[in-house]
Amino acid sequence: MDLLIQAIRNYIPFSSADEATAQKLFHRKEYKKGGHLLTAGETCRYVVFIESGLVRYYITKDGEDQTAYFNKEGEFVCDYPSFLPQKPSKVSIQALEDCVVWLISYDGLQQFYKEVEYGERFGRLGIEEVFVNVATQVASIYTDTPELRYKNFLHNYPAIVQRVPQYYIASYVGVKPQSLSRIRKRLSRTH
Amino acid sequence: MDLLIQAIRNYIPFSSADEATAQKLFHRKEYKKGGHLLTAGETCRYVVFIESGLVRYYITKDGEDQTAYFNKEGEFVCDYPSFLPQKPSKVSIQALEDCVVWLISYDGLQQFYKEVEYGERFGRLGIEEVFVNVATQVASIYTDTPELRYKNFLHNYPAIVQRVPQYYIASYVGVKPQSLSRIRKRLSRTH
DNA sequence: CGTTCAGTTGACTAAGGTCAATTCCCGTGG
DNA sequence: CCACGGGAATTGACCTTAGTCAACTGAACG
Repeated sequence: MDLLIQAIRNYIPFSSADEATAQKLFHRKEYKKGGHLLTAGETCRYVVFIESGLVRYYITKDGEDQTAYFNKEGEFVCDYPSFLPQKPSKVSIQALEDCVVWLISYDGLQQFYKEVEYGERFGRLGIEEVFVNVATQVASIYTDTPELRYKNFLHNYPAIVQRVPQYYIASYVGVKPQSLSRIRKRLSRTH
Repeated sequence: MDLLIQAIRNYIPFSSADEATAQKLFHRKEYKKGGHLLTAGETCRYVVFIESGLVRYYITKDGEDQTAYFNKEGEFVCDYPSFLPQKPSKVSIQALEDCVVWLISYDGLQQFYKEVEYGERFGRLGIEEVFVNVATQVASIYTDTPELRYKNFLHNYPAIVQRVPQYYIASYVGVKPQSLSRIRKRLSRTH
């Protein structure tokens, strides 16, 4: 739980009374590699803090996966479009490694907002940060070629590159595994 | 200002004292068609509520525009990735029609959060909503073909279709104007 | 009437998708 | 220790679709 408290303290002042509240509202859980934190069709009931491990957040369309994000230890993950209005999710979240996580339920989070002095601010700052990431993502998909997106991925997430199969990276970049393979070939030749 | 107050009341209880606070913190401004609310390179200093008119939010890359969103009367618009951390923006926001807007500055918004009872909640709910839109956008760009994106645009924003030139829609869909023209041709033939 | 600019159309190119075969890697079991 | 099996990654041949360059049409406006 230390890593979680520390993550919260990155955003707001957090007293020991607040810590007790967090102790009460967050629950520890483990997932095996390959297990699902959320399956499309379910309603996303928790915001998840990843203490250790790695997950991917993916959209299924016509029977195929599109991995939209990766999240690793020290980060929060959640399908907000399902969680916030508490309606069924269109996406899935899967553990790519064994994971230890801390869950807070929707109601628990509302309670957190009330009981923790800067709780509302935490909620706002947290979502603001996620938002900026997503907005950056949109800009990148719009304006960058797959090749550039792959190079940026290597540059921005060197830690993750080593930890996930290439076909997940391909879908993150927005191409088929075959095409990513060709892009890699082009890059290795030109440079 | 009525439309603004009404928009806020969609999110939170809003007393007449709060209305006075809003009166103090929001400033009216007008933009001519073609004018810029924000130019790439500037820091986005305001959250803008559109009382009337229509704007586009676009990214410039290699000298070309990519329109990522449209916003119309009754909606808020802002480049959060610039506004929240108060650093230079990579995007521009342009009036596509004459606009009447209400501005609130970064400091003004912090004050709003403090002085308005449910201010923090308003900030959180507001950004949550924008966030869900952007997340939907990401999913769509990842998984939908340009043709489907165009059909969805027609379906989701029938009001806007009539009000903007086709080449802005093309860039929103993610293709060149020539390609959108061909997509339209395909669609008119098949159906 | 001519200028301008959005929109369309044509010919050709480039790049990713598709289908299929092959190679590589790694772990398992004989 | 080696052979095998299975999934990941690569490669090849061909297809589809958007990009590019350029010409042309059409409507708006002075």
